[in-house]
Amino acid sequence: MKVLSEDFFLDDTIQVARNLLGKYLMHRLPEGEVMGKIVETEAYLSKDDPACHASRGKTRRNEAMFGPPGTSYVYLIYGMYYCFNVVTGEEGVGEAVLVRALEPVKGIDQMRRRRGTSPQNITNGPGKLCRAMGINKEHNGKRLNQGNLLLLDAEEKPPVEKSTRIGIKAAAEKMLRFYIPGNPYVSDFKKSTKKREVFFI
DNA sequence: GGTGGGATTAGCT
DNA sequence: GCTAATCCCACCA
Repeated sequence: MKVLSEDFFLDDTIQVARNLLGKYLMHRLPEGEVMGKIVETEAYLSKDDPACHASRGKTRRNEAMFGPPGTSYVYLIYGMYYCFNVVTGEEGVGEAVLVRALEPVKGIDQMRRRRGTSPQNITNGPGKLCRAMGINKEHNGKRLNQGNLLLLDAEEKPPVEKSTRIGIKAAAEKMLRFYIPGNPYVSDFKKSTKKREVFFI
């Protein structure tokens, strides 16, 4: 499998959020490779998006968001979970895509050991997938086309639905969440989400 | 089936 | 001091 190039991430952030669905995230660990298919993402934009961490300028925490496209942005949330993002668009603009859910593909036993829960619940949320994949603050600011943590291309062009983003108060009405409909690893698969609209890539 | 609270840390006001 | 792009468990129906 081929790694996704910088050009893939240089595109419009909403397009990248859609295009990442069906692609693969892989981590090479001493215990072996872990890999998952991306089934849910959210876009965070530089304009009119107060929910975006970059919206109030560059700080030590968010400076990775202002790096070149294809850089990872990993941060700690609620004091105990990490969230994994990919920087998108032109360097210095401060946009990114949050990866919210994966379908486990490889190293499932290892992921289950790290999460200690049922197979269905090991990677179906942004904090969960970081725990399962062994992603932490050491990965913040690293390029995702080289090193141990990689984003890999895939032929698949899955159907896509969009909805409002999850867990935010600011700009809560924006339709910037994208997911593969019917995939059981989507984070709110069992719940209902308002304002759904179906479209296909 | 659904809801409410606690865990735990860094960054902001 | 308060809040956050979260998760899990206890409890109720």
